[in-house]
Amino acid sequence: MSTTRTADPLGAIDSTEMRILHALATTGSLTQAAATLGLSQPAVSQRIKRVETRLAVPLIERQGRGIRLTTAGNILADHARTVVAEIDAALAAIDDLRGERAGALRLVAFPSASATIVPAIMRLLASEAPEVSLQYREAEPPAAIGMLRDGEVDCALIFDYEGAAELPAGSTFTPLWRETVSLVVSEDRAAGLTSAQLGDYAGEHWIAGCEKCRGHLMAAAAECGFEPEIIQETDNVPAMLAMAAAGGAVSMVPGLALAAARTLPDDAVALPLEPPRYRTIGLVSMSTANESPQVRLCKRLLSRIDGNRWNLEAAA
Amino acid sequence: MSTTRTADPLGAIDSTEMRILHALATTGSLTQAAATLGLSQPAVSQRIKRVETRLAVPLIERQGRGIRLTTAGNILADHARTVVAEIDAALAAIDDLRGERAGALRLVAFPSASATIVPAIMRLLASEAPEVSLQYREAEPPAAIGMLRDGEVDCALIFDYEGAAELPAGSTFTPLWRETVSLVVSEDRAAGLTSAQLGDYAGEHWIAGCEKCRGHLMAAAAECGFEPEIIQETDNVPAMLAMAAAGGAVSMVPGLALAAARTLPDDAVALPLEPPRYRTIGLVSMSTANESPQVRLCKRLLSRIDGNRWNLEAAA
DNA sequence: CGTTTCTCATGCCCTTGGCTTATGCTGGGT
DNA sequence: ACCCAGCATAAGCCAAGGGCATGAGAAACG
Repeated sequence: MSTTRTADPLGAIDSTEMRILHALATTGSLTQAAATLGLSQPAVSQRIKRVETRLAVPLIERQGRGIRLTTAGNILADHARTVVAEIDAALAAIDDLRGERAGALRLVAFPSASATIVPAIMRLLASEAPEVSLQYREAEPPAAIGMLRDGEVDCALIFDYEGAAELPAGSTFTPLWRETVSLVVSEDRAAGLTSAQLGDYAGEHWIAGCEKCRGHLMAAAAECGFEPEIIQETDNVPAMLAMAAAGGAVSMVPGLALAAARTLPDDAVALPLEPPRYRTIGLVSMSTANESPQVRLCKRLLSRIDGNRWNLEAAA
Repeated sequence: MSTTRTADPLGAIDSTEMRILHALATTGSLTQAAATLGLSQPAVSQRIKRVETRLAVPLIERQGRGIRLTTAGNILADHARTVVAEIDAALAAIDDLRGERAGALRLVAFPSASATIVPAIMRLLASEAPEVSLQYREAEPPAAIGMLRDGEVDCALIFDYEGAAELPAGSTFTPLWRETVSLVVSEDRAAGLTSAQLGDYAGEHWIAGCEKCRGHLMAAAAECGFEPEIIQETDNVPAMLAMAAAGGAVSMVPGLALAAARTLPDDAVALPLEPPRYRTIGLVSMSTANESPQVRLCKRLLSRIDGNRWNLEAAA
């Protein structure tokens, strides 16, 4: 003996109506409930009436010059307490997120940032938004962008040589700093020079870094009319530097990687290129109408980092 | 450092939007969510967009040709699960109430109904709506109406002599049966008669029942031009009957009260009045636009009770 | 590598829900 | 018997919100 099921749960009852029921149960009066909710008394009156016809059940009865809830009204009001509380909890959670009082900043960055920029972010995060946790992962730019695309991180700190980065649709690149690339050679090869022209080392053996860096090296060499003989590929900057110091090969190393290594081996020298070559460091994030709190926070933190200590100059 | 608090929780987020969030988390697609909710895809799209601007937080991001929820979106979706469940539970509870599969029928009736009509209601309730419990209280009509007015019961079964019942505003009286009033006298006083005229007993001592019945007796006697000498007032029908049987006094007793007593004492006789006097039995309930499930149920049960066994005739 | 297909975004129009103000009505309090 | 508090009703207005048609981007397919 099933009664006519309420057709569409969507329109059956509304959170506003739940709030009204709750207010009615609390105040016991249409007028006061209306005042509580910032509505006019007729608004509440009509609203309840409509719910009553929708549910085909009376919710309030007049009692004296006031009203009281019927059994059905009390049932709804009971549930309304939970509903209202849950919605408010949700709003509070969102508010906390937006106010950077909760949540996690999921960040991916490239290796040489791990020892420089990322620790700086951590420090700032601890003071600026101590209740936001940092979930950090390290990856080279292409993989980092993939993680961003797949929603595994909120933003990706990448580097890029000549605007060659392939960004996924719907993402935004925010340039942060520009750094110069140096040539690291053994002391004797430097011969007291304070800068280097790439072509001078055309005949040397080369050590290449990650894939992007290798690509940059190849492109740079091609511009100078030679094809470098790459004898080693490694992400390991200290190893690269040690090899260069040993004189077995030369390497093209961005400033940040040098900074990450803290000190050069005694017998190695970093020579700025002449003409200089630049690497851009920036943040990639998904572009949404309202910037997500995490991205906003990340950008704010980054904007407060002074890149000078790693010889980074602010980007345009 | 509190961010701009969301102004009005009322308009901040809506149960429909919670449903949408939930559907999005479940299906992972605007199109499927829309289908689930019986909406068009643009409707869902726009709605989410509006919530995003209201909360100033992105909730979804495009991923490939689909979408995914952001952190904020997931937070809301989590809470949405609870909200949706609670609202559906509320609707189900209302539906059960309306479908008479839950709740309680709070009834008050007058004493002589307690042994007659009310047990019949109980039996019918057990077969018709076994999941509805009966909360029964006994009270004379005036008190019963007070309880109804105060919302302590859903409906009140009362009797009434001459439409003299004072109903509270907003209540409805539904007449059910009409019964005759008899004079109970000792066998020797009856002298073999099969009916009685009130005036014949003007000089007797009288026993009056409850206040309403006493009022009726006074009114009836006044019509016959005498004022009865009332020596006893009691609600206790067997006692009244026993006293009448003993010959100490006569009593005016409605049929239902006689039926409630099951049998008359051997030496007492019940004489129908000539001309007959009637008492009406009916149900009082609060009048609401949609009749409450409890009242509806009660009326349905009462309509299925055959009053003949207590010499009740159906009311107009 | 183009083409198809799936999915989401946008613009337009229309409906109606829902709020406000003004006013009537009823029950209590004095 | 009066007045006041509280709810109901009426009229009117605005915009939220939905559908349809269409555009645009990304994946899948040949």
